[in-house]
Amino acid sequence: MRTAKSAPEGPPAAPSGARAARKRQAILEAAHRVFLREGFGAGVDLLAAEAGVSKVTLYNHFGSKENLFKEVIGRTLDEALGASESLIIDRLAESDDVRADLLAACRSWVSGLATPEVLALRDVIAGERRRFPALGEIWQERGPVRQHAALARALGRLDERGLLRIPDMELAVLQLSGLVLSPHLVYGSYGADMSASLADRLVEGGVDMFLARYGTGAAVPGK
Amino acid sequence: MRTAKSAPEGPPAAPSGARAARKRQAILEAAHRVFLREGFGAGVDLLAAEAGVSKVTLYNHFGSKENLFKEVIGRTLDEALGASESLIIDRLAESDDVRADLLAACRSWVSGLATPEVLALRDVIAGERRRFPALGEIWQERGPVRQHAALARALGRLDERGLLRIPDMELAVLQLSGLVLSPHLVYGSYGADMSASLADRLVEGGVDMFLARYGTGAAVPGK
DNA sequence: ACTGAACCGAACCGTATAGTTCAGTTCAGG
DNA sequence: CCTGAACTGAACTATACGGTTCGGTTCAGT
Repeated sequence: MRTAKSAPEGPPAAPSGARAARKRQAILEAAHRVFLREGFGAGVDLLAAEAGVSKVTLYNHFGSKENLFKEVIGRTLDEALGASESLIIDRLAESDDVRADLLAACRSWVSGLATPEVLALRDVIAGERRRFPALGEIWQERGPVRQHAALARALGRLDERGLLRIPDMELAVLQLSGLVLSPHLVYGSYGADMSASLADRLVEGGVDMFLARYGTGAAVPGK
Repeated sequence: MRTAKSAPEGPPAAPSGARAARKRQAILEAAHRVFLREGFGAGVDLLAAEAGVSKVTLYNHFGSKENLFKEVIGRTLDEALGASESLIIDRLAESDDVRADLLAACRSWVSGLATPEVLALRDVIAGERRRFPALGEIWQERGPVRQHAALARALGRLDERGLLRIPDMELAVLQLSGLVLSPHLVYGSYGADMSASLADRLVEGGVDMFLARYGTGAAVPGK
């Protein structure tokens, strides 16, 4: 009898064990695919079928469709931002060739986020924000906020080292993001994707514009 | 008997007359409010109630919820973009003080689009794009595409007149948009709105960055 | 003042979906 | 190898929504 004991059963505890771990993983992978393909409107029956799992099992593990979606958001963002986050941004901070490393960081940043999958997920979340505010909060926290913090840290370090001069860091971060990334987010939301050529011109042109404004003479070694 | 005559009744013709015009207007105004507040998920019953109109009347006028929403999108964008479109952009083309007029154009542009209502509508459309692609197309066509065309025309004219030098117009338009407008669209999608101070720094900083890159000596008269 | 278009409201239809229940089956750890 | 936790599938509840139908009422143009 499971409903015994006493009252306070908050989260009824997800199943444990080897089999449960496999099922859980299968559900998460299927949900990743299905949510990206169909949006949050995808039915729970479909999610369960795609995972090769019964609906009951799905509910035993995640409790609700919303919870499952939250997990998927977190995983997707970690995957999309992991590369540029620690790898590139931290390397940028101690760079000796700011232009080259800033270009690399921005390329990685854009290629991680400006994919049809991530853009579609972003739109789904934006559209569902009114009904499920928690989704938007998770996205914001594990996405833009984290990324901007990392970028601000790296740029601040470059300022300290005299390679850049940035009087208004909040503004500078938004500007860099606006120059190299935002066009993808804003104009990729309507299905019309961007040519690779234009994407590249955005990164190069944006970085040059950024350095023309905030660079010091010391920013490029060979020049 | 209305279903008589012969076959080809495509759009069954909206009601006409004085009363019908009033009702139609009431429906559009209510739908504007409700869709902005509740998103496309708002029930037709609610829309009709808010308009002080029966559901049947609503369907007689617009045929479907989707059609009604399309009308609302068009009206909202015309209202949001009308000011900056013809008024400012055309004035910018023949400007003698590019910095001042570009600042004015951008301020008008941002203040028209970066309102909670327009941002919310944008999110709703983005989220519903999978189910109703026509909504996204209307938004894109009557919004960004039109606006970018006007901006490109004005900047092209300034190039002709020797006040700017813009080798890649497509890139330049995206950059200006990215600098002054995109941060609102991208980071306003999560409820966290932007301080007036930051919005102003974005416009001023963005225009200066833009002119530093594309301006010629002739761009500012007094200098 | 009359006539028909336009309107009302309430019931109705069909469909879709989140989440639950349950009786019976599979699996894994002790 | 055996016991109970975890899983299955299918039926079930409850709800919500888009759109239609219908009998009866209001209004506006002639």
